[in-house]
Order: sequence, then C-alpha cells, then structure tokens
Amino acid sequence: MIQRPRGTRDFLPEEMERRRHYEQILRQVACSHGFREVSTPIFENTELFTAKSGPNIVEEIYSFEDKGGREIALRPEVTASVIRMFINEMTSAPRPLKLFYFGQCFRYERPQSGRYREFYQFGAEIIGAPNAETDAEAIALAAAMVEALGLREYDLKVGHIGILRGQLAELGVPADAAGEILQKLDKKLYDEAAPLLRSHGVQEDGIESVFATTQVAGGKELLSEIGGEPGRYLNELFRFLDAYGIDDVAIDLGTVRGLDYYTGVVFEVEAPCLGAEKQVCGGGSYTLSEVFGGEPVFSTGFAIGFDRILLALEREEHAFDGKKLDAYVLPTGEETREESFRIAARLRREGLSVDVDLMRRKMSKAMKQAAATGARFAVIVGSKDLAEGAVTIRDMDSGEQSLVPLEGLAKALSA
RNA sequence: GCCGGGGUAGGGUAGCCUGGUUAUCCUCGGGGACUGUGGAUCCCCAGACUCGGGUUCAAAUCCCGGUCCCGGCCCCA
Repeated sequence: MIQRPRGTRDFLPEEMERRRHYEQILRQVACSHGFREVSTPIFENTELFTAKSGPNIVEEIYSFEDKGGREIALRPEVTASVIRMFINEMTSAPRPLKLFYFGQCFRYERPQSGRYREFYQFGAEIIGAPNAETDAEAIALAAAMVEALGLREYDLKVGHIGILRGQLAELGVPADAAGEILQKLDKKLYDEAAPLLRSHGVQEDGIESVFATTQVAGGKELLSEIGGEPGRYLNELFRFLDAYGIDDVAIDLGTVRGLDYYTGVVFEVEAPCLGAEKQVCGGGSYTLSEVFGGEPVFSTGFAIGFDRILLALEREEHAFDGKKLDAYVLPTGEETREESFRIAARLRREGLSVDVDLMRRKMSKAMKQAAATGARFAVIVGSKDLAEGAVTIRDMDSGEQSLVPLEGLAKALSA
C-alpha cells in the first residue's frame, strides 16, 4: 500500500463538504468588504521567497530544481506571490487594490496538532493606501471573518512594530541586526536578547526601556501612553476600528511576528482552545514591493490558517449538516429500471440533486440505500403507477407516501 | 532536528505485561431470508497483526531499526 506523504491529508466527502461550507463563508465576507479573489501559482521561483525572508527560511521550503534547471519552490505563503503579481501586471490598477486568495501552502516542518506540511491559507491584501484606514479595513475584515465563521472564543491583538524598530534604531542598533533581536523579544526571551543588545553598545537603561515596551499589553486605555508617530497612528487606527464596531481589541506592543518585512501595524488572532498552535490569523503592514523590484508601495495584509481555525471550530463543537440529496430514484423491478433513469435524468436537468440505484438491488435493499444516502424523498418507479403516468414518492422522514404524476414530480420533490 | 506515547479488517476494539489451536467483539461493506417499500431481526460472505531485521522449536506478543500518527520542544513567513 502506498502511503500519503507525511504531513498531508485526504479529505473525505463529509469533511470536504464542511471545508467548502466554511470556505464559502470566508469568500462571501471578503466580497462583502469589496475584496476580489485572485489565484497565483502554487509553485514559484525559489528566489521570490528567499529575497526578503532570509536563508533560515529556506530550510523549511519545499524547493527543487526542475527539468530545465530552474530553482522552483512550492509556495510557503501567498503574500509574496500577490505582491509579485501586483508588480508584474497590476501596477496601474486603480488603488487601493483589495485582493483575497484561498489555497494551499507548503512548509517542510514537523507536523503536529493544527500543523501540516500541506495546509490551507485564506488571506487578503490591501495594496496602495498608506494610512490607518487601510490597517483598520484589514483588521475589520479579519474580525468579520472570524465572527462569520462563528468562533466563540478568540483574542485579537494589535501592535506596532515601528515602535520597537524605532527604539532600537535610536539606541544605535543597525537595521539588519534588529530582526534577530525582535525575534527574541517576540518570545520574551530577555536573557537572550540582552547580550545581543549589549553587543551593539546599548546601555542597561536602554535595554530596560526596550523590554518595557514589549510588556505594554492591555486594553485601549494604553493608547494614551504610547507616544510618537506610532502612538498617533495607533490612536487613529483604534478610532476607525471603533467606528467599524470592533471594540474587543487588545493592545500588545510585544507582538512582533516572525517575518521581518513587517514595518508598521501588526495583528494576530488567537484561539486559546488550540494550545501550542493557537494562532489562527496573523498579519500587518509592510512594504514588500520594492524588494521584488517594484516601487515602494504600502500594503497591509493577513492570512488565516484555515485548517487551524476549522480545528478551533471543531473544538467548540459547532454543528455542521451537509447538504442532502433531494431524491433517490429506485425501480421496483428490472422492467422499470430504464424508466427510473429517465426520471432521474429529468429531475437532474430540472436542478434537483438526485441519485439512482446502480447496483441492481432488490427494492427493499434499494430503499435501505436511499435511507443511507439521506435523501429527502424516495421516488418509487413501478409499472402499475407508470401505467397512470405517475410514480410514488415517499417522504423518508415521515414515511408518508403519495402518488404524483410525472409532470408535477420536480415540484412535489422541491416542496 | 530533539523528547515522549502510539500503530491489530474501512472505522472502533480484545489479545501483548506472562510467546504456543482457526486472532476477539462491535460497526461498516456485499448477498440472502423478503417476487412493490428503508433505518428491526436472523443467516452467509468479504476484510487486519505498520514495514524490515533479530531472538526463539515457535513472535501480534520480546529486542533493534525504519515509517506514519498523536502530544510537546525548536521553528512557525
């Protein structure tokens, strides 16, 4: 037997119905916010992902040389592709561009709960508007999506990476050294961050003030305490969020995020029920386009970990009922088999979901099968009824039966 | 990459510690009892010891390694 590769999954019909259901909710919410769907290649030139993210990222990318000697990588995320697409063919599109995508990504990592090597991300990007309105819109969409999915327990945290970046720059830490320090700070590894800061000549009081910043976390009352340009920006952002009706937002200046292309506002959504892998959504603002050779364009985006958020919904035990068949058509015997196909075909053309016996089953077994498919009605095709131009339909829940002329069958079944 | 726990028909399990008949039970699937009526019952059929090596007269059972799954660490764009 051939096994599935590690970290991948097969989705059976029941689960696929559930996934499509939630996927549609996300699409609908994105569209309702004026975003339009795009799709980019699942593989790209490896360079696209290494340009800004750095070499340690490469180890977790599925990359290979194709038959033409090109360095190709399965996408580990979609933001880079969307920005590439923007630079390649959308630079003169009216701004802001509001785009969303849904698709799988690949990372060579150790699989664990809520973490796979092939996983699905739903994300959105707003390109071209350098202001707090844009960040507010992105956060509003993320919040609306989580709400629409019905997740009950989640935390939305907003921070501003410009504050720590600015502080480090003021203390004389070179920009290219900031990334490593920020990573340590994100995880609150102060013991590891301190020596790095000292090595760049930062004094103890400077270190203290940086650490203090990472611990600024709480409610909106903190807004007044955050100074400088980022402080004004955050105040503006929160006013817009308030106007959007999003008030349950925490402030956490220690939120750094792993990628160093983020420059301004950063935000995350966590589902506490997920334990170690609880982050279900992450994003922020960045200026990625010039890294790929375009003009500097301000963008804000986020990605939802689709598998993870579905796992969270599962933990919260959200009920989901798949769609049922409208009817199951079964012949009473061999002599009406062909007629039952004619009837099924006709009902299908009329837009109903219809299944029909393919197993040459005896009627009682076929009825059992009809029950197993969950069809609302069984359409019993017998020669006696047919002689009157009719069939018997049976409501599978109540067991009630009635003789229905073929002409009115579709109507009777959709009632 | 590291640490720990696992893997017995499609799904769920007993057996494993203490090696020894045809590997347990439930469910699902196929057929029949039931020649025009389902989710009940009964009967029949089909279906498994994760893979490789070792120990042994004998391995599902003990030992080693691989693999996959689960939990955690590292990482997490």
